[in-house]
Amino acid sequence: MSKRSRKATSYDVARIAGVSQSAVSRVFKQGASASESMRKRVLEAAAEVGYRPNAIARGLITQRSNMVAVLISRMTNLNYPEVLVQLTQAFSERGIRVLLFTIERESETPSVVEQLLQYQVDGVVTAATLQGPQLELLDGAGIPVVFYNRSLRDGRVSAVRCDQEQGERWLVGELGAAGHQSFAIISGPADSAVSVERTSGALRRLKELGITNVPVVQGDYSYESGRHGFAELMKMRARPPDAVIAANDVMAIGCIDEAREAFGLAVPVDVSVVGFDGAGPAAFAAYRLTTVRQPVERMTHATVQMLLERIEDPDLPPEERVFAGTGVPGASARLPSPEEPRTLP
Amino acid sequence: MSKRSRKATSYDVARIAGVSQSAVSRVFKQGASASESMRKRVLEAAAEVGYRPNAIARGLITQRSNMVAVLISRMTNLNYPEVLVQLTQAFSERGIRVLLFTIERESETPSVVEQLLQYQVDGVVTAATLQGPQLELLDGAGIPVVFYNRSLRDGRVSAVRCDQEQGERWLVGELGAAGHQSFAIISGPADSAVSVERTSGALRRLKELGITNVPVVQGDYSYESGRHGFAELMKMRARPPDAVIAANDVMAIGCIDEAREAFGLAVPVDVSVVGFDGAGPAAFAAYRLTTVRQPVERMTHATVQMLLERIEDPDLPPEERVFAGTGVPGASARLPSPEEPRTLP
DNA sequence: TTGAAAGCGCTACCAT
DNA sequence: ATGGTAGCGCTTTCAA
Repeated sequence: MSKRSRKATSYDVARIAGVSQSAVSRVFKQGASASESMRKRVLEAAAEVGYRPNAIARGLITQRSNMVAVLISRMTNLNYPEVLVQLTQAFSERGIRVLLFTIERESETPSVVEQLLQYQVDGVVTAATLQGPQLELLDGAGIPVVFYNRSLRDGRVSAVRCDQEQGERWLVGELGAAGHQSFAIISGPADSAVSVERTSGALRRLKELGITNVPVVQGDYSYESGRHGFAELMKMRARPPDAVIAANDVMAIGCIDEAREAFGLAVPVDVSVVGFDGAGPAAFAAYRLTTVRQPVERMTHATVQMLLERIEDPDLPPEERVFAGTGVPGASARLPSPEEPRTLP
Repeated sequence: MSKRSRKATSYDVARIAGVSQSAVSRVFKQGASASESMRKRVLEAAAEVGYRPNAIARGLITQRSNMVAVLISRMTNLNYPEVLVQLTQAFSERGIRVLLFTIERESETPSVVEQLLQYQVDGVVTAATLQGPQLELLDGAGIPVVFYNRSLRDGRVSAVRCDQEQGERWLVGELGAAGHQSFAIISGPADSAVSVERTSGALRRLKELGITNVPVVQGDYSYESGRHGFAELMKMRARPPDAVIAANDVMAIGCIDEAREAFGLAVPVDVSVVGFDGAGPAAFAAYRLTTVRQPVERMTHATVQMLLERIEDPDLPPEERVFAGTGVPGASARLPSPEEPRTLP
């Protein structure tokens, strides 16, 4: 008894229930008009043949796929599955499915956008960089886009992000107040918007404190690049810097390991190290990172809400929601006031 | 000049190019017959109006959505980003899109399956547990399923997995050879297939070595549960066990931290700790876990290939591909022979 | 409340 | 090689 038979359609159900096909459609729609008796017969017939509405066909006629695209790039300092899982769940609760796209090389972007356009997604969340032409394509198609943790200079597109600059300002401020004099930075990839903001935020605050001439070595968000970065810094100077500012937690951890293992330095006694993100490994006892935690849950919820609003009403103007991070004193840096984690002002 | 106008269809293109609609369709199909001159005119017209084939409509007629569902549960000890990103990329290279579903509570499973059925996915990869009824639903719909790192006892469904038992056998074997006498286990969640295999694999090997009466405390794959697990173990015995076997790396790390911080024990001098997974944090210098690395890349590629084969030919019998892990000696356990990582026999 | 009929945008088959 | 035509499975008027 092969079940390989074609899937049951609304016509099959209609025939069995002895009603019209449109009646079946109505029964499976939210607030449609259908008598109790008919609804019952239809549902029975449907159960009998294992009928289930075809979302693809529905999308064709309603012009709504109920799918959104989520774009991530590996270089995205995706602070973990967290973001992806939470986005997916939040969308799922609102009856929206997530189509996942990864962008490995910048050159793939156009084809990815092409793909999601072909799949008629209702909206896009991107944690990867999108260039002008691609944005215009989406805009032209009337597909709302929300940037996650990145924003366009001209604010012409909606975005949800953590205030990277503010976070770095807090870190640098605390380090400065604790008397650190010489600083160094391990940045993320040059094409990472997040890294650029963090790095420049730190540099700006340092400048305000009268500290310039801060060496910056580039990493790629990986543990190894954190280790390598610190080694590089040690080649540049006779003595280690008082403080190293890493563009994310994983590199901060690599940096600490290199300082300890390769150079026999104690953290934070000989050198302070700070990171950014505040998830997972930051709390490992061997590191207890001084860092800034992103409010991931609030951010993902805002993202979903913002996108859904714009799917409902495409004329809503772009909006940018910036979330403050939480300063985590940790124990990888000498700070003036060891306190509880606190929301940044 | 509002671009909010409806999207261009193949009819629009046909009109402009002065050809039939079916001609347009053919031009956008792989190996279809079309003269150079026509192809050129059509492509020009298409570019002019920004035409792009509607994948949804195509799916409706071809009965192929070119989408597969990927199911993950948060409790899945997925070496997450890795697996998900690699799966997505591998599918993407084959022209397949990934629809992502998360299963948080077991009770959500039926509705998730219902969803992916409605979306007419061509196949399913699941890293979450699927119960019998759901499997039958998928089977009845002719949708192939590949399990990732879990398998059904009766082998009636395709699966790709790492040989958890073999990995644990290696770990236990090495620990035994190095003279460890008393053991303890920190398992994962009871409903995690991976944890069950790892735990029972370790226990079996221990039994072979004549070691029974091994305390098992349950964790949830998290760092905190690793710490808590070790504390629990210390409550049960006067002395720490010679070796603790954690069901994953993150718990092993928590375990090490607790041993060091709360009990002043040295690892691996006072207590050996081993994990499983071999990704990311396992290599942090503060831990250098003795663990087993899963060949994630080979596994994800096998998964994609196996699923695609079954989408092409639904009559292919279920197949199970089991990959050997790589033993990573690390430095969190006293081993008889400190060597390079090596593929397990 | 219910049914008939007209598409949504595409592919596939059949003639030409 | 090209065009006409018939659907894929559904929602949505519009009458009855």
